[in-house]
Amino acid sequence: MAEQSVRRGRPGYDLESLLAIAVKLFNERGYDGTSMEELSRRLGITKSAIYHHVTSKEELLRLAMDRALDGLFAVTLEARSQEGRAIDRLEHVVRRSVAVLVERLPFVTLLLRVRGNTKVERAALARRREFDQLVTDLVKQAAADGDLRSDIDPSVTSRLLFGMINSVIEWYRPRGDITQDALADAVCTLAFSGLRVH
Amino acid sequence: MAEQSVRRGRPGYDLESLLAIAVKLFNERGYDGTSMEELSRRLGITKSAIYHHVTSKEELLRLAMDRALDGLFAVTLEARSQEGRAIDRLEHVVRRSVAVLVERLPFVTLLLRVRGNTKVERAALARRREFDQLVTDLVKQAAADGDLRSDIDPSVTSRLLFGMINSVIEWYRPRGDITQDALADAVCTLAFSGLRVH
DNA sequence: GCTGGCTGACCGACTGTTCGGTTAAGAATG
DNA sequence: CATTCTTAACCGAACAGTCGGTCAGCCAGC
Repeated sequence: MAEQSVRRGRPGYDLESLLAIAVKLFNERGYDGTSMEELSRRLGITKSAIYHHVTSKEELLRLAMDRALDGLFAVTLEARSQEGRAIDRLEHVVRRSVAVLVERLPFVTLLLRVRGNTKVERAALARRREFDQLVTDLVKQAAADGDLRSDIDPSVTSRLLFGMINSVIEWYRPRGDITQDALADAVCTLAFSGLRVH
Repeated sequence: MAEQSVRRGRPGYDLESLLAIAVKLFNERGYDGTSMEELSRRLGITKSAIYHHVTSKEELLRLAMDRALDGLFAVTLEARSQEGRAIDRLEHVVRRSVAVLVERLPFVTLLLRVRGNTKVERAALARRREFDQLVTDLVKQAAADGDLRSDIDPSVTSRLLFGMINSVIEWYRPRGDITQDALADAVCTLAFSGLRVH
């Protein structure tokens, strides 16, 4: 596991460590609300030094969102190559999505808040829509199988379902006492069985 | 119901009509991502004309968020003065919250996206937290009554529940074929009974 | 003629970005 | 060992453009 290659050159930030701090700040203040000046202060280096690692502010955003999108797309690839009932595959997608959300929390957070102001943002939104489509298809299939209630429109169901999942970024912090598995269990229980005692 | 007082002076925008367009643009581009110049272009008047109606950009934000918060707080006041089992009062809060979300969609949307960069934003976040607390208390009470499942932490439950509700702002548009009541039904069914067929 | 809405020119501060030069480390050379 | 080379990160000053906001005065309708 020791991928500890010796760092050459002057010590300091590399792209990864810089990106981590940048994304954290973007999530605190919002992407548009964060200036490069402010970021440089947080990093403890000058504004111009940032441009040694990255060609523009927007590239920071792109890099971050790609990390989130790559994780989510790995889930869809998994789901597509899977067998079994749609409802079971749906539950698997939900569990894996929660995992990606938790493991790449800052990146996904940034992704979910993008408004589509620039080309980069619109491209990210387009990839997100692809993901949503897969989930909606699964919900439709499971409803057709008779495993999911058919009294609610599948697209409404999938939107509310992923609304619940995505809301995790607003409050979940890995440091806390809730493990990733416990969170996934809570989400699945609530989503599939509801919160009322029957 | 005719509150149609006669408009005097030169015809044009008043505060309300200006605010409506401003909030719409803020939601499209994000508050920080929208410049007063851009807003003036959308309004069809000059930048300085905006300052005839409002003292600052932030006041637009404050006015909008207050409209959302006032609606949500009316729900909590209702809930506090209500009798009956906690689970029934919780369902009522959920239904009324969906109603407020739909009726004041643009204002609530703006509220839910604020990051806390300024005093105005932090004050709004504080009021939001008060609202969340009421819901969490209701969930706790309902769990203590034995009406709600006790295998999930009440604060997690309430967060996921309102994550689902709040996600409505991301996709629901009143123009569509889903009525407000149908939406509230879908939310309550999904939240309380889950999406699996039993 | 008063009220309410608007214009156009302007300000200082801040924006993201560029550029030429510098500094600190490991690696190669003698 | 000391020297030079290479790599990688950084600084300071400046750029053109945009930001939110101001002010004195103009204009349309009851």
